[in-house]
Amino acid sequence: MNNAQIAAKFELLADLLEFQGANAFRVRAYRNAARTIEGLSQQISDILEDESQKLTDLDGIGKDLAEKCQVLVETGELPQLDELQKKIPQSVLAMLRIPGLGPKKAAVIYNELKIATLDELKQACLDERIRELKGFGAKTEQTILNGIDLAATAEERTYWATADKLVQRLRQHLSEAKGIEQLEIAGSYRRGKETVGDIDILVTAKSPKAAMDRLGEFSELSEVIARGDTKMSIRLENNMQVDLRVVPAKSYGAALQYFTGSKEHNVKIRGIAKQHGLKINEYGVFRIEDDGSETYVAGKTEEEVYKALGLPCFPPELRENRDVLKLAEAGVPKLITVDDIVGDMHMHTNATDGKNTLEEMVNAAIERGYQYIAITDHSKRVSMANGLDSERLLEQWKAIDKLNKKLDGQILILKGLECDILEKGGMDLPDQVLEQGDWIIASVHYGQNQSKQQITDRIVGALENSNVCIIAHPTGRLINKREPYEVDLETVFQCAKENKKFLELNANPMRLDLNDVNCLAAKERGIPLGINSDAHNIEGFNVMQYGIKQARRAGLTKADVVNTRPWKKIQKMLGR
DNA sequence: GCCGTTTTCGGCCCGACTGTTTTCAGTCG
Repeated sequence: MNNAQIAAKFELLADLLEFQGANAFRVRAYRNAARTIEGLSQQISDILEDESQKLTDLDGIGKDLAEKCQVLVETGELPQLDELQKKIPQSVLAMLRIPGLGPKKAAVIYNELKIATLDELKQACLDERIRELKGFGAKTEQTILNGIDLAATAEERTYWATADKLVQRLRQHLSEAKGIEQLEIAGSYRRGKETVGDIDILVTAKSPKAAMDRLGEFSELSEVIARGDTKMSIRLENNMQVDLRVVPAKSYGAALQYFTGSKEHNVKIRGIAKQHGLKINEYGVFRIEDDGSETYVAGKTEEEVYKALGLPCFPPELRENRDVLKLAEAGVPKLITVDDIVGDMHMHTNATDGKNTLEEMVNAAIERGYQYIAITDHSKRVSMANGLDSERLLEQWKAIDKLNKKLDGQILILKGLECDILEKGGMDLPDQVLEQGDWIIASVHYGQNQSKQQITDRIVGALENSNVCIIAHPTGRLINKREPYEVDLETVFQCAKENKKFLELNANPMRLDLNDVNCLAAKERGIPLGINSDAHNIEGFNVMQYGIKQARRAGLTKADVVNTRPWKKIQKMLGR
């Protein structure tokens, strides 16, 4: 059992305990442990075998959880978890994903009305039966109803980052199969969508049987749904479906093109083929002869498939619902890559809710070869994160000055802050303090339920503040968890443009905010975007790749992004 | 359930908002 699987078991246990009304700190202990385990660079099973190491030395792992890890590694099961799962149908956990519905209220609904699925819950809301329950009312009922669809899609879609880790394990596993010649993952995973439904694997193989046998041996498999001569479908323990298709070499490119999609992209491609007297499907590109017969024209590679249609081979990230002819005419842009990024300008330290010290973050950034980073801890309004007041902030900035001197140009540390935009408008810390910093980020964390006008006014106010450089996660959405707040982005774009300010593409795989469509809109309006990790520990730097993926889907190039430039250039852009 | 320790148990991130109820529990960030 690998670390991701162990972490998933602990997360599930935490969910179930929470639903049962267990001690909140106990629940948190499981979640903390899950997070620790997921971030480990070493496998738990290896640590167990290594005499010189102890699991209890890990952050948040005590005697009890160390034992549970051992049981999981040895048996693949956890008796306590099995017990709980027998008592509580897993479907009720979906209720916890509805914003505004926590463990206590969900338990009341389950116990009083015997409701265990989202469908039943929806019906109960429509029948106005929820408002009858003690502690509930019409408004709560409406809140639940509004959140059900979000919770329902969350059940079906996995974060790209999570899918990516799974894909890497699958690739590793299949690389040991005999007889696989070519292998690629198609579908929304390949297009880099924010969330992925299922995994489509495409292979050419000397022996399809050997390839399928190998897939059937995957350690995370829970059942084989179907298996034929060319296609096999399995379900994994995490409920995700994986399809394996074996195609002949002369159709590999066509199949890859076809199964990568998107559906809309393929519809357009088929139309273009038709105009050329061609037909395209998953087997290849065919010319329709006068007598109605079909001649194979291309299909071995994607490049030759697109070429046969007179088109450039679009990067998968650009195959959403776009005007392909216009894109081809303008020339496919040279999309940004992770190597173009020279600095990270949004991160936290243990002064607030980060895990690592200032020095640790800086060293990790040096190791990554960044030219500069901005330390941007929370301001005091974010009390749960131990946000900084003026005094503590100025102290931190002093420490940064000192560290910069000591490092002597190895890296530049910018004095930053993620300053809250207050509910009533205005910044959380006074201008006399903010003006002493290098890089002030402004964020909305509270009052997300305000009206469109209120929220837009708050953000516009921040953009008009001369100390503010950039707005972080401008719509506040959390994928699968929370809808974006109401904000008039067009007004925000206008205001950012007029004040020469930037907007953020937050690389956290749960945020990726701005989304691809809004990133493109910002690009078209000439507003530079900062792609930042929002790291809360040194591992957090790694999420930059997800932000880049999203940027590529928006068609962004190096020139569209702030932190591909040296700090001096950025200062100039800000008019400083 | 973890952690640190006055080595046996109390604190753990805590303040504000919302919708309920009529003084507060639940939820969120």
